[in-house]
Amino acid sequence: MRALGQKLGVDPMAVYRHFRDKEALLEALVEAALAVVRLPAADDGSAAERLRGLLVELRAGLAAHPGVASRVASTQPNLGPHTVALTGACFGLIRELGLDDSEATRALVMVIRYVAGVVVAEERAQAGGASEADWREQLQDAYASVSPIEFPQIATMATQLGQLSFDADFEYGLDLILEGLVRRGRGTTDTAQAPSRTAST
Amino acid sequence: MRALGQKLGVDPMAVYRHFRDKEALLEALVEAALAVVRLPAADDGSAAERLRGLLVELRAGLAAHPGVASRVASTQPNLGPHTVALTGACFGLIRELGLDDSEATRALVMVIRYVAGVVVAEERAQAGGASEADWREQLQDAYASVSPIEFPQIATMATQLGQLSFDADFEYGLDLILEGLVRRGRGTTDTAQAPSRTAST
DNA sequence: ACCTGAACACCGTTCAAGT
DNA sequence: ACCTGAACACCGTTCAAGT
Repeated sequence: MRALGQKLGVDPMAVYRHFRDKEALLEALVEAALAVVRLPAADDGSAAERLRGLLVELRAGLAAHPGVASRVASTQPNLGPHTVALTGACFGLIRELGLDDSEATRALVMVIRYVAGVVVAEERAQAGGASEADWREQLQDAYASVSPIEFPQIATMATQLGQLSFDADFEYGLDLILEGLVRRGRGTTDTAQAPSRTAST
Repeated sequence: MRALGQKLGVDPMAVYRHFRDKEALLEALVEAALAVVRLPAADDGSAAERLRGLLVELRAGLAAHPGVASRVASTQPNLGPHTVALTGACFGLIRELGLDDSEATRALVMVIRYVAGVVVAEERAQAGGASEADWREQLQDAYASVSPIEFPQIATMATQLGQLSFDADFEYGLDLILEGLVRRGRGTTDTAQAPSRTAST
């Protein structure tokens, strides 16, 4: 608040004339972050490709505004116009994959949580002004110093951590999830699913 | 700190005799959270089943200690014994699915981020002492009040939000991811993959 | 040498005093 | 009526003063 006031060159209390709370301010920031996400046009490829593009942009938008990602992850009940437009578009694309209303809703929540969760993790890794390279180096050193006799898996991982990158890691998981959604959508296109009641042990 | 001191009935500053920082204290809390996660025995079913059980327990452990999840999500370079044991076991199980060292490392990061990210989202949804039911009700009201003519997808979702639950949502995503990992593991068992160099547009 | 608690530098927010 | 800034209740942390 004080920092924001100084940055704007105004009295810190002037902020309270526009926002009731710090909470209200951050809710508005969510809208600002989502505003930059470009919704895909109908001719941007298959539904899966359009969904992928949307989520890649969502991650970039969230990363640009620290603190916003965790709010989006919990699907806060503050539905500004951009939130509504993005959520609707995302749901529509998942429906296009062939999932019914019920599963598409669950899939949407999952996908948003994954994207936002990754951004939260990336932000935490860079806490205190550390760069992505700093974080990876620290992690690699820590893994390399674990006893390879006691924990051979850790030693193996230490040799592989160099390949990690925020971008590649995110896209690996994103593609895994999208493949799963596509596969689930295929069999069930306009077919009413009988509720399979599996006995829980 | 002050609250912790009062809870323990000691001077708040006494904490600094055991931990250098609040940061150091929370790092120790990570270990405490992971300590309760039971590592699966070899006869607990298939590798996929054991991995699933481990991750279900991981979520429960993280949820029991608010604030710990985001640290685990970013795979902090503070490798206490429980962190090492759990990471090693998890990596071993993913390797058992048939993924090579390189992909298993990426898959491990992804899976941890998903589980921890979900917990972060759940914590945020319950911010300010709200229950899961409170959060869902708020969300449902917000969705139901959006114009169904302008945004039909939102209206459809509003009718489906009642089925959401932290547990079911988590397990839906978890199973989707595990299925993807199993499928990727099958084809590549002890087969060296040629690096497919796809031209980026 | 060890422990205590006053004190410091922050933070979000309130509210009375200025114009 | 509007805006300013002093003041309040917090927070993590330091550090000098006690034993």
